[in-house]
Amino acid sequence: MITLYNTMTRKKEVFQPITPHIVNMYVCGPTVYNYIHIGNARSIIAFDTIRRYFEYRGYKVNFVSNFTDVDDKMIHTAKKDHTTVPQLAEKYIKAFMQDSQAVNVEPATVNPRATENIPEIIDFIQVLLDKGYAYVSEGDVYYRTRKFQHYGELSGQNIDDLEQGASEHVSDEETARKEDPIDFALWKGAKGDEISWQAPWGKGRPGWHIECSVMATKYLGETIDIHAGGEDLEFPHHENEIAQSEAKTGKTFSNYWMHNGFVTVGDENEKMSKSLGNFVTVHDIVQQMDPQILRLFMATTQYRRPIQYTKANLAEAGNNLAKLKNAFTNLNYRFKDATPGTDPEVTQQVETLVGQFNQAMDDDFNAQNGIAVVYELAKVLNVYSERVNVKQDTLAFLKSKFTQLVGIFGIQLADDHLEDDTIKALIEQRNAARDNKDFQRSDEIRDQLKSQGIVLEDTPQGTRWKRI
RNA sequence: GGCGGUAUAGCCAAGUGGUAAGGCAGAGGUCUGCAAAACCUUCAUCACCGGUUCAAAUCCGGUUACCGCCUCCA
Repeated sequence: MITLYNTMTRKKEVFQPITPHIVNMYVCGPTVYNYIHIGNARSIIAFDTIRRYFEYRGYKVNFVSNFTDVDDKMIHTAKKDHTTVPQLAEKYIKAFMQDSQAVNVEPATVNPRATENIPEIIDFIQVLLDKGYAYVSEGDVYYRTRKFQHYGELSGQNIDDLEQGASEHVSDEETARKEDPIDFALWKGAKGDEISWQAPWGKGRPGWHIECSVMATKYLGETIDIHAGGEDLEFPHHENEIAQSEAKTGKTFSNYWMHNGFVTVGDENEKMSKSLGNFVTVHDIVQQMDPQILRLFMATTQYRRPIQYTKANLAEAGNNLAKLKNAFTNLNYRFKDATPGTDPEVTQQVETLVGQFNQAMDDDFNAQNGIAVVYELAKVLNVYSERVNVKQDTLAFLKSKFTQLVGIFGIQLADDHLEDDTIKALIEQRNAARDNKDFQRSDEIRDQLKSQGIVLEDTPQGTRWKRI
């Protein structure tokens, strides 16, 4: 039984899907005018981990995540870069896919784009106009926010308490076109020759919030199980999505709302964001380090908590990743001399740990407790790997469970086939030297290999080597 | 101003009434020719003040500090 924290009720609730064994979830994706940064990656990784856990627990997950490929920033950036909006979108969608792959994010079931759903968006807005929830003003279409009774329920906001312009991002000309400052754009009329589509009320493009309402309901139905995104989307984005969708369908838009915490940076623990300019892109970071370090770092913090992005914290994740890898390698080296059969007490030990893992993750995806169990399991692997006699079935069982659990956090442990004749020959030379107590020569060989990034380990089962 | 979040060891971080998980770093030890890896041992009374209780990091009241949202943002 999985429980999760529902932002709507501000409580942990037992997850009950609309259809048994199926999870329909929608995660708000990026506006593709730049490379994604670590903060975006956090959201992607958090919900990928959650998705993997659902799958591990036997659910089929329909995972929809959009690309916002037209909006003010897209238009502005395209102009600045002397390119077109579609070309800009193409470039960064491609980059998004590469970056996602680098941190081992499962592809979404569907990645719909705003520009590929314009007719649906127009139809959706038309319904809101027909129902009196929207109005046309100088080529724009706005949502009549006060008409929607439940506005503010998700974020706990009262319309009259909102301080207008507190975010310093409202434009005066736009406000002048609204009946009420709290109204938001469903459609923005085209200015000059900018990219636009023909709608019954004029040429223009969709507002930001409408696309998510349209695509979520189109691909997942009028009521979905989980709607997710960064906590900065809670207000107004998700609030507006609810207003639009529920005004249209008269049904609950999403049963559960999940929001991930931010990545913070610097001594001030300031939120990493594109507008503050304090971001590090995934595109850059994966060149500098093993992307799995970033993945482990993000995936093993509880998704609602903030993550402090520092070198030291990343280094710690690196050490932890090495620990997981070592345990896996140590285990793999024993298959050669294993004998048939099984050690039931080890199997039992593993089953107990798996039970603990499930219990931890069932509790609102408490990855921190989950990974603690995985470290316990790593210890079991290490201890077993040092036994004089090991059994084939137990090795295989340990390997499979370990792989499965780290896999939920998106960590893939390579089953390195370390076969290299040159290295093998050097190891033999070194062991010959050691037998002759010629330690100067043996250390020389070890140092030589080390300078090539190859580390030797002497064990009762012989000398092992690995790349670092 | 409104709404929300956070404060636990050098660092990261679990823990919603019963006497502080786990990890990193550090220290000591086992193993090793020496290493490496691994294993073992060791390392905190929980921002502050007051209250409730046999018992509080955990509940209540107050204080302080930091962070986020209030129609750009994951």
